[in-house]
Amino acid sequence: MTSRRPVARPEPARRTPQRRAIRRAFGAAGRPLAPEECLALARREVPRLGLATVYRNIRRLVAEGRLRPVELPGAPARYEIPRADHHHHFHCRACDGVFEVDDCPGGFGELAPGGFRLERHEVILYGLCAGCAP
Amino acid sequence: MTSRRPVARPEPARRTPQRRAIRRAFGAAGRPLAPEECLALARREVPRLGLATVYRNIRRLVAEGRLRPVELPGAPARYEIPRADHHHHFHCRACDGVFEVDDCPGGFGELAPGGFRLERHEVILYGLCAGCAP
DNA sequence: TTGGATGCAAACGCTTTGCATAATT
DNA sequence: AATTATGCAAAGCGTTTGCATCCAA
Repeated sequence: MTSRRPVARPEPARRTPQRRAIRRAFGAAGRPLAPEECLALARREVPRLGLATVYRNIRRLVAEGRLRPVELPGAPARYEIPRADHHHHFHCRACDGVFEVDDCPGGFGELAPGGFRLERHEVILYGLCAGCAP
Repeated sequence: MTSRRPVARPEPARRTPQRRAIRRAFGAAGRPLAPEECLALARREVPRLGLATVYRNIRRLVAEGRLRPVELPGAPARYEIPRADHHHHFHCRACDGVFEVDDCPGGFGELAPGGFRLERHEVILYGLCAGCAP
């Protein structure tokens, strides 16, 4: 049996200008955004927007499945609009930007030690993005 | 030309009981430790040990190449004694423990988008460790 | 003796929370 | 009108730093 969407739908969210601006920011960026980045973008629509509101809305959007956390080792989490396909990320050490990487080498199943139950994996590539590479 | 060790050797470190206890903690654990975990272990030898001292020594040990940071997405960094071989980590979502994974699937070279310079990669497996799996 | 190392507490950056006010339904 | 959402400020958490004291060399 295939359930439609395993996504939790907490409660009908109210429609506020700040929520709209926050969602738009992620849509317009087209790449994972840190909360502060989102705040800067969304403030172009709602100048009085507060950081706490951004965090609250991000949390809710994640719970609703409308946003996905991109957690990076040693760096604050970013968030992106979920894509259908399985993919990973590239973290540029120069500009600190995060970019999507389309493929996945796979073959993680045999890596986990015996008795371990592997549920998911994360791959992060590091180096210089096209804009920062010499 | 193969340099002996690209590891920076800042300055000769003083020999203090706290430094000794901290290093011993990592040696005894045999797995990546969070600073707080290290503090708890090392306090068995040096009860008055302070957390700031643990952080300072970890930083120095990392700079000396005697300790390696294991940075995990969304979780505070752990530290481990460096191993010769390339390996990755498994993060148990139940006990929050971090375990070493011997192999690496490789094949990350072709993943990076065109123009990107790939320097290194990180793989983190998630699930349940042998002790927590049912 | 003396400069580096320690312990404590205060400061910091990122995230969450408390609370009075504002806005949506 | 009833609540939920917001903004601001304060609190939390992990980490770093300032500073007086202590200790290894």
